[in-house]
Amino acid sequence: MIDKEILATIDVDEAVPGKTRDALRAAHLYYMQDLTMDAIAHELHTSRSSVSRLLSHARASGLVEISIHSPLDLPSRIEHEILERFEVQAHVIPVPDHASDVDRLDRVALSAARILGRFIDSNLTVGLAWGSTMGAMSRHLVPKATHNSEIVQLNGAGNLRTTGIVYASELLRRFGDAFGARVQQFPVPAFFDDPATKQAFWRERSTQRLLDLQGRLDLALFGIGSPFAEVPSHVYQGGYLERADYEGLSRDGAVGDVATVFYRADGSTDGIALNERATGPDFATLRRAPRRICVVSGRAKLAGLRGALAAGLITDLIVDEGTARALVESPAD
Amino acid sequence: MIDKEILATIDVDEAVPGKTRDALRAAHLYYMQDLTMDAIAHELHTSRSSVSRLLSHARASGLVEISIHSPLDLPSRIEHEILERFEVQAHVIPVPDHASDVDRLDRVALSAARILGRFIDSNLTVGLAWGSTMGAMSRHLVPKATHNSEIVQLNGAGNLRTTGIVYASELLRRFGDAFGARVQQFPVPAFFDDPATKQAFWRERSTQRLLDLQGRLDLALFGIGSPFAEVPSHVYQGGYLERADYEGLSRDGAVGDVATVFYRADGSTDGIALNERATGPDFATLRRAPRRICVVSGRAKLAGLRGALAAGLITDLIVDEGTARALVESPAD
DNA sequence: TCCCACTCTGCACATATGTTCACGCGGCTT
DNA sequence: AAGCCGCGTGAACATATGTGCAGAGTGGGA
Repeated sequence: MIDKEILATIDVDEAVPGKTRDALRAAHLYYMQDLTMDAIAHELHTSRSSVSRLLSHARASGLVEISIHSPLDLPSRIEHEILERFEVQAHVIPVPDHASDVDRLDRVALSAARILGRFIDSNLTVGLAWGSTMGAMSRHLVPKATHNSEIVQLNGAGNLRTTGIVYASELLRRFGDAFGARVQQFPVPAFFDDPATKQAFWRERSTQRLLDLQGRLDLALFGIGSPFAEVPSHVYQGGYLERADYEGLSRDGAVGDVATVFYRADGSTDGIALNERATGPDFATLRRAPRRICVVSGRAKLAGLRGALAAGLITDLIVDEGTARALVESPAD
Repeated sequence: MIDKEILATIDVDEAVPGKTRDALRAAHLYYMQDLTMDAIAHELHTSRSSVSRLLSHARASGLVEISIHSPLDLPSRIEHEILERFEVQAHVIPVPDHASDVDRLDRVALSAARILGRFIDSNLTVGLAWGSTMGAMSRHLVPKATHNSEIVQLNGAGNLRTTGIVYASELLRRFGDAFGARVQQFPVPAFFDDPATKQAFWRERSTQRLLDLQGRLDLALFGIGSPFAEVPSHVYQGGYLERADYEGLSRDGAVGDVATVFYRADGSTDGIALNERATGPDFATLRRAPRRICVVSGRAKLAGLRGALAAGLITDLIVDEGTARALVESPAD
């Protein structure tokens, strides 16, 4: 029995490289030598269909990397302006203005997932927020082999699974798989009902360990929550917050949240009652991460984005074109 | 009249970015967001055909870069073995064994041209040999913007233009255009008839200037000449060498040449008479370049390649699979 | 040992992409 | 002003690529 299992394991370990080798060779022939798939099929003694599939595999598994370089003398005006005004490196994703919010999110997430590979590397501790944006990204990650990296969940989440929102554990797993990283779950709700419970929980040693990791991030990755957006298709729908909570947020002047921590337009968080029950790291902690990537899509999140910029939470911004334009067209900082 | 010319120039300079911007956007949409060309055409308010052309342009002009990464745990056995035995970083190009020599050369040259971008950078002085291999490469270069680089011709060449061999000046120009580099021609024949003429020429100040540059290369790029190969479709066909020259080479034990300088199987060059009349740099000079890339295709060049390796001329080798295999299968160093 | 579940293959079809061609629009010359 | 390039366009066609499907092979479990 044990032998069988070992054999099976070996079998897989041997079989995969075989496929990978073929995929690699097919990729060379296709992308470097411009052969047609038909010709490659002939060289590999297989069918054209299989070559098509091999190439898909090669792309999906990161064997083939496609990158786009703007000529340095033509660096998108918008990205440049964002850098000037906010000291943030922007990646603007072209999306037509008439696209629906869902399309927009998907397209930004797809591009973001592909850009992400540039930031992830070995020996990194990566903090990951939980939300619809991260969920969408998780579906499109391009694998990249790293060693000794770790993905740390930044904020809690329930187990609901509404449209487009993925279990936190599933989300973590996808990121972990894609980068060969260990995964640190944070099994708490998004918001505690009672601040005292949170306090108590925070004193647990297992929680301490996680908080400690959160304090030593190399990279943080998060979206922006906008509680008052027209289409609040996120955490706020899941029944996490009640009418009274919204009213409280409104009264406190909150314009958005990062990993369940809310802030005002000027980036301040003090005195926002709900934060006492939130599970994400406070901003001082978050800002310790040297690189902090924010993915935003949709004008509805503009106010939230402005606040996060004011709070100095962001070092790299991935954003759709319309929102970027709106950001830059505002009167002043 | 002058005004018109200036206007025309400005016109071009303005027009090209417009196209480049579109190409860039199309590339984003296609390669990052996986839109179909049809959809892109719609977003760009143009026809699908034009999008197809824009994307071709984006690829050909280096806006889009496609690279292939072997998983680090699976680095082609052959490349690894070459690194072990010859201390040379190899790039093995897969080519089926039954391919004709012409195919093989083309495919190696195509791949080599695409790999070359990784080596070329700003502020480099690049030495370039002249021959059929370099000619084939010159047809497939992917542009890359650099500043303050310089391409220096390593060896002279006549003006003939046999099949597949390009004027030296044309070849230089293509490399120069592709990388935005200045070009230093070396207007001499491949071989002088009389060593004394060479000596005299070498004392000219203009020649001195060029030799000086050759002594300070950052990068050298060359193929291998094999005078006794079955298909000597190179310099040797152009009437540069006479029967007596071949006999002399044979007597002296030459197995190949790099930039018109001949060497024996052990890499030595001393006492090979023809070298007195050759125009390329001696090997001590060539070896001063910290990086020396050699492009080889075809088993016929195997002996020549071995000699060049023995002479320590090569730091990076781009070679077709069959030849690489033959190289490694030899009994010992 | 047999059978099920799984994966992989190649065929045939549906799409997507590349290329040819005829046309129309400036810009330049005469 | 007329006429002649040279370039860029989109329609139509020719190829190349992606995918659903049914069958073959394989390993694991009863």
